[in-house]
Amino acid sequence: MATREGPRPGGRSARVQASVHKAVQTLLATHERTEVTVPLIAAEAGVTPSTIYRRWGDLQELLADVAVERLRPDMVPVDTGSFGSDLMAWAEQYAEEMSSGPGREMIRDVLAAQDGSGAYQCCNFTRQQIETIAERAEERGEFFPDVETVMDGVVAPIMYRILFGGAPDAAHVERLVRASLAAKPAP
Amino acid sequence: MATREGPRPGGRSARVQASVHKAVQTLLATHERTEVTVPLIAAEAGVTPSTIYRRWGDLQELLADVAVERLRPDMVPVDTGSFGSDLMAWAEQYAEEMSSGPGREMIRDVLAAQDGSGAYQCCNFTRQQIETIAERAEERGEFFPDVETVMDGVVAPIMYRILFGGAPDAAHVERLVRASLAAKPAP
DNA sequence: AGCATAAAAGCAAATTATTTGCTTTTAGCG
DNA sequence: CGCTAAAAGCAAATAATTTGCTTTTATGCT
Repeated sequence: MATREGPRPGGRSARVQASVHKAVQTLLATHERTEVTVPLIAAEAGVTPSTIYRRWGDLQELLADVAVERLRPDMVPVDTGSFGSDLMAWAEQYAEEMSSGPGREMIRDVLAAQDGSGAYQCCNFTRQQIETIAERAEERGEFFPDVETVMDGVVAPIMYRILFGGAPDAAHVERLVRASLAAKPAP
Repeated sequence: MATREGPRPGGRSARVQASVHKAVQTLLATHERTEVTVPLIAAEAGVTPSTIYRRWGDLQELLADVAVERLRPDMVPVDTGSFGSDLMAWAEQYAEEMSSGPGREMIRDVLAAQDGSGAYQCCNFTRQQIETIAERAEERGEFFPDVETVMDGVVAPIMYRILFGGAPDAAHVERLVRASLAAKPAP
């Protein structure tokens, strides 16, 4: 009896996943959201709809899966010399990317899925970025606020406003960053 | 030519809306989420599916519409004598309600809808609750932080953690409230 | 009050999406 | 080099959604 655990890289399973993901991205870029259906994605990817339904369950799970991949950071936060300016630069870029049309749609897709693991992953992507900035600060011997303080003080307000109200402006982001820098080192 | 603007209270339109909303709530309480379909809601409400599709567009918009109604606060925040304890009591209840299974589902429904107005409304419900607490503080002659400071410092972190990670615990909420109370009166 | 009108609901056929049972392909294993 | 289990294809069956047309109904006007 041959027992396996997960799909191996390069196998058929991985190829289907790749072509479906690519098809979704292509279609999202060229069509209205409501026009992007499972049968359309299947045709674009060269697979049958039942393959998609069996692997992902429904359109929302697939969209969430694709969105998580696209939200994965592809760069290390820039090193500007200090925790404060690193965080400021990162937060400005984060706010801008997430406020954009595509950014908002990806967040929506992730949150709309039944499976909450995508949202958790995205949160961790962000946390890791901040941890990177924090580790550099530590190496420099700087004082810097706790990562969770930054999540609460900078990330959460940016995301809350993108999701529930108008996008935060640059001045607002700046204020959030400054306030979290002022947090006491050890509460 | 008879010209009208919107549906009048008590008209047929309002009755259909009421029975559909009620049907959705009944079904959400008794069925798995994926089992709640437009045809099922229509049958429960005693209307035809096409009525629902024409009025709401799709299931998600309808669920969002119902969720917004359910998220509308039905009580004024309790008056405990000071801004700090009012806010603490309110935040604890808010975190608990929103972290619950039904609370999380309602938020998800609101955010998943294409029409972003539901999220905006929910944000305003919350803002109004905090404004009520702030107005009472003003009448007492207390100092208190700006409402937007509370939105950023208390509401946003609670909501962010509910949406993206584990629900915040009571100690965390308490810390958030204390921190926002310490904010300087005029930045 | 009674008629005219526009908005909304019902109905049913057409279309589209989803599910499912069964067959075929494929990658990895001995 | 065949065996096996997982995944994909195929196609029929089911379910959801859309749509054109008819009917109902609340309201404004005379």
